Amino acid sequence: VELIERLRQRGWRLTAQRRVIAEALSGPSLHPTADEVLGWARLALPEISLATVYNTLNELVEMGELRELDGIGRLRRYDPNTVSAHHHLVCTGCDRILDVFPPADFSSTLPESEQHGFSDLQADVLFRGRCPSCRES
Amino acid sequence: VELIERLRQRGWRLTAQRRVIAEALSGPSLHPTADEVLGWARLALPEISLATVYNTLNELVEMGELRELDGIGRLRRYDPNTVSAHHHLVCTGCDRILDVFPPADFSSTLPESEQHGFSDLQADVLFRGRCPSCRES
DNA sequence: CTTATTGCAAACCTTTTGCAACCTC
DNA sequence: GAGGTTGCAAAAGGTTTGCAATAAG
Repeated sequence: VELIERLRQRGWRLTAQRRVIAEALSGPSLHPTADEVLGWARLALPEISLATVYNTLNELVEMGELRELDGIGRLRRYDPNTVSAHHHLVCTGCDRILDVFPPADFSSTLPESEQHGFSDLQADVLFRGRCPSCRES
Repeated sequence: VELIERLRQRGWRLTAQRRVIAEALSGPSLHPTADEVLGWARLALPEISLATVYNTLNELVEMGELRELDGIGRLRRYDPNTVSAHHHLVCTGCDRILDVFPPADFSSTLPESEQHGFSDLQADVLFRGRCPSCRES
């Protein structure tokens, strides 16, 4: 797919394992754990190991092709969408994760007086709330 | 101190360990790891164990007297300030953490069209940037 | 006294790592 | 063929838990 194209152009050695992992990450709005990636990858390549999944995910993070998400449940999750700026909305009941696209750049909402001289400000926002189906039960 | 007062009023059994942990959490703008809490607690009570620190921190979190902070480095941190609404500014160079107090409630900045029917919205914001001393080096 | 809490050690989980075999280029 | 990559298994953290001993109310 598209991610794989970019990786090849970076001179990545393309193995079956890496292709399968990249494909597992290519769905829309995914935020999988390493274990979930392993599960999906195994559908296509049963011999793949968890160590390879971790190694590959870490390489993708270092390349900037994948974003680590912490603070949602206690497992680390990975966000393959590094293209469009977005934040996350998490249900406190069922841990469902949705991408949300705020109208403005959050990093500019921090007043100068609260910036403490920091530069290159970025903002990660985690919205928490109760989703419609969890509100019923 | 103040936290201990609240805990006593909740009918908490007040042991030396719990008092020492509560005191360790009573500084201004702290965001310690469990291990740091253990270190400070040991200054006053050398026999205290890490298991007790974890047990106590978890109880405080359940009571709502302590907030878990994930996503800053890879260790879980705890924020004793549950009183005044604030967010965090983290240096990407040295992991220093500062409290910041935005002017508005962030949870209201998510447009209705992006709320996906969620209710009781809350927002945790993590600002990342480069602090003045890290910019020099 | 009764019951909750502690400390120890072991168990647990997720993530990382060493290394021989293997595969891509 | 050379060197990066994989899988296995073990190690490495950080956090949780079972249980007997202890201490608070």
